[in-house]
Amino acid sequence: MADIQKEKEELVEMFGVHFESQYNLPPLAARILGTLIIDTCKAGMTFEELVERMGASKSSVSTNLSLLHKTGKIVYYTIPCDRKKYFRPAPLSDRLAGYLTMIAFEKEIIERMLMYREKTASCPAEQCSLENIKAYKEHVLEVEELLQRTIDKFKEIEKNRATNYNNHNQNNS
Amino acid sequence: MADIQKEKEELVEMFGVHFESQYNLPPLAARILGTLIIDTCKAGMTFEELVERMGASKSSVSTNLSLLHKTGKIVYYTIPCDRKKYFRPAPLSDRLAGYLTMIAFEKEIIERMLMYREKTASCPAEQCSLENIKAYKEHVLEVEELLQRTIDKFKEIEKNRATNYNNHNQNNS
DNA sequence: CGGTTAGTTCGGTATTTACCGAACTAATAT
DNA sequence: ATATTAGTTCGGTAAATACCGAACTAACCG
Repeated sequence: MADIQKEKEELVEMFGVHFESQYNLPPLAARILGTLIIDTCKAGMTFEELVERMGASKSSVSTNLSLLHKTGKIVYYTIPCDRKKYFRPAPLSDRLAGYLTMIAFEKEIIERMLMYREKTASCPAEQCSLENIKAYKEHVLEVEELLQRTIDKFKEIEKNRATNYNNHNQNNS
Repeated sequence: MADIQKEKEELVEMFGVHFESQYNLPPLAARILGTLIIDTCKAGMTFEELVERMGASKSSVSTNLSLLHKTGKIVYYTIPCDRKKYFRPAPLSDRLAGYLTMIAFEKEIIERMLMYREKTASCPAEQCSLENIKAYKEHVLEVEELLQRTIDKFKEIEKNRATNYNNHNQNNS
């Protein structure tokens, strides 16, 4: 049983490291997100629970929860006549959507790169550079497509799940 | 003509912003990499050229070049009887390889997450969590496959190019 | 040998980041 | 109205990061 506890802690830490570099999150934010993902079962953790689990100050937890919320990584809902906020990870479809923004920026760079190369097509090495850019563009477009398909798939899953047992009024304002 | 210069600077800046967050590079390293990618035509820039172009100190440029080299983002070659190092971006296949490491780590997390969920499969919400993880795993595997295909494609392109005109002894030790 | 070129290493500083505690607000409870 | 709960905001601090200049090394030149 302490075994499972240990396993959980290690998972949170792995998530932490991963999210820090993947989403550029501060350490605490990354661990909070990890914790929420693993403890999703409890149908949302409260602020106070998180303060305790993280061993961090209320202010730090508050700040990092705001950040996670602002960037679409978590949501919270409230229960009438209960002032507490219950935090959960945002639906995977939303969390993945962040990557689309990044890809859009990458596409923008590629386009401008292509324009630039066409204007400066002088030395022969530029020719193979152009070839490279075009091949890379194709790759990015494929990734985008794949990602979009996955997001749609999750949206479908999430929609079904919501209609099956819609027990909470999901307030993600 | 000053027009093209401006375009180039903007591209370097876009690359800079992108690489900073994508690869967790310090600002200067990200701009150096951007500059090398855009000016590849010159078949490699020297240390001194980079110091000038970046408007940064020799020490900073040196440190950041080492970092880029250590992380496989750039290579350099030397010409016999010329002490200078000529820096270029690493082949795209190598630069992309970094993503594979990240994906491997993500797969590791997923596996441990699955094991953990199987051990703790108690509340019904966990069931859909399991479903989610499996669907996400599939996505990651697809991304990995796509990435691997692209890397192979670039390796092919690079191999052909090398045999076509192998004018430099590419020393990337 | 001394001098020059090409780059590295080291110690220090300015900036940014990550976090904290204390004071605060806003809602409910008595 | 006062007290309590739930969380936010603000000012400050400790640590990490990004960069710098000066001193250094290593290879070659005269």
